[in-house]
Amino acid sequence: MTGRLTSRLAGWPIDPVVRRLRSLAPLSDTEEALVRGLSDRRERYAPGDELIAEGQPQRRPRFVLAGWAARQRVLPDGRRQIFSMILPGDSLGVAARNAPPAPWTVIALTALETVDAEPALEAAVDGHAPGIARAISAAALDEERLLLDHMVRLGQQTAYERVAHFLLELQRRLQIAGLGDSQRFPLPLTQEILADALGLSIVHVNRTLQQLRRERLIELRSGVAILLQPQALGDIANYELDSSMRRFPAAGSRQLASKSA
Amino acid sequence: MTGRLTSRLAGWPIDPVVRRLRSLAPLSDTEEALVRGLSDRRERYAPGDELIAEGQPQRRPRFVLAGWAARQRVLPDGRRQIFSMILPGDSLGVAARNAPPAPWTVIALTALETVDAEPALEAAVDGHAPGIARAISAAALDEERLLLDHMVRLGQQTAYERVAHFLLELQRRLQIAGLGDSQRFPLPLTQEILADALGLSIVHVNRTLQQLRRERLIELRSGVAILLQPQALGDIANYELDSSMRRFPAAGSRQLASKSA
DNA sequence: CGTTGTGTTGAGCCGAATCAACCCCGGTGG
DNA sequence: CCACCGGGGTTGATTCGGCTCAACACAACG
Repeated sequence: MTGRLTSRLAGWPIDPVVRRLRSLAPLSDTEEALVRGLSDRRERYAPGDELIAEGQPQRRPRFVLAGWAARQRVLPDGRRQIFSMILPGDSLGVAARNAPPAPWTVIALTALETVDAEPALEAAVDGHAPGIARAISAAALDEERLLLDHMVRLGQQTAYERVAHFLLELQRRLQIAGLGDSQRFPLPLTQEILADALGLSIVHVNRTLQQLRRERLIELRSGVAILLQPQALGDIANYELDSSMRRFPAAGSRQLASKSA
Repeated sequence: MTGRLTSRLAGWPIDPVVRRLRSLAPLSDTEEALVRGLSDRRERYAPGDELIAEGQPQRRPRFVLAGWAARQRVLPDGRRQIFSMILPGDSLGVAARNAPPAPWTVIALTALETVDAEPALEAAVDGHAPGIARAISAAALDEERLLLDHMVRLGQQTAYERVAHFLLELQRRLQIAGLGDSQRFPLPLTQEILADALGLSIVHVNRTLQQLRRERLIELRSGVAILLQPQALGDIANYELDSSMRRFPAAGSRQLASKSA
């Protein structure tokens, strides 16, 4: 129901960015046009490429148009912790205005495409685009909230809870970006990536996913995840579902359990 | 060697704040005087008091003069994760300028005293106090770094590593604030608090501390912690020691092992 | 058609949680 | 003065969630 006219040709690749910003703060038409007009310094990365290297000075701010990345740190002995997933629509290095070298690395998990965000940021700080300014600062708060959520997962939750919680978070974020719906979304992650994000071993991630599948809570096939019972997953993981999701899937959760799509 | 004249009567209680800010960015004399002049809206809290309640709108920014607090979240079933320790010299609710309700709680761990930081913040945003502005923004980055460090502890490190790493972090932060030296610092935390911060059970925290004591790496007595071998702890925990600490304690680490103070 | 990366499965082990006492100490009130 | 109490710390016994090691299946790819 939002952005009906702008959806087709206007600028498909930028769409996740617009959707994300609009979920954080209302944008005026000119602000939206400004964002849609971004196309400078487009960059492509392959899986494994480093977008921001630990200890390196930051580069200019960018928006992710497509593909997934991860913010992470690797210990001397090879262990790594993934701090957060960076999805289409997310910004990168926006706080970089001051920016000493970052104590973390950003690495592309899939093929990835970004665009320079500088023009939009500039308009925001100049006061020409207050909506964008509000969205950017809301994005920073949102990012911190996600970080704290992740910390709760790592510190307090069981493997079963962690995986459920993480999948619910990805579903919500991707739906906002316009990828996937209230149940289905792309999940281009290996179990190794999941393991390093969730602080588990690969083997245990595998077994936990299987348990969730056995119990008909999720389905995973070729890079697509389906949350068969979001309500049940939310209960398991203490995840607060959107009001929009609390109604429908909950009512039909019993029937949905068996075969689907 | 810093702030020799100002140390005694000028404003003892504010000293940790000045030291912290100066560790983040140089302050001019007038800026330092501005901070030292803060004394409005002093507030006192008892252990267990909530300074910021989850879901509540933020209050005005403050500096912690004395005492410890923790940023945390509590799950419906009672599990809690402590995200970070808030020490003398730290600021509270500075990002609150925008501020939707916080997705976390700040709770006093000890008797605590704070002061209104608004006058300093105001001067910073007005451009009258660029040093303070730099320090505040550096503080935000520092806070994020600590958060990520904590996430690595929770996701990747063993109990033994976690405790060692955490103690080293506290030592460094407290030394900056002017509390404690390169080995000794106040540690007014129960093992339950440590457990909730480190994602461990109370019993296991107890056993891990005992192991560190048995191995003559630390001493704990009546609220005071002593790092007998910072270098060895740093090696255990992959903690990057200050250059200042890498020399002395390392050279004498063998002798220091036995009796001390 | 081997090779490599990813997923799957079983066996066994281990780090950390749980359960349950018990100690010590500083109140506190009879 | 002492009995009582509660919070924090300590210890042992036991359980269990998750890890390690190892093998194998499968698909994509050069």
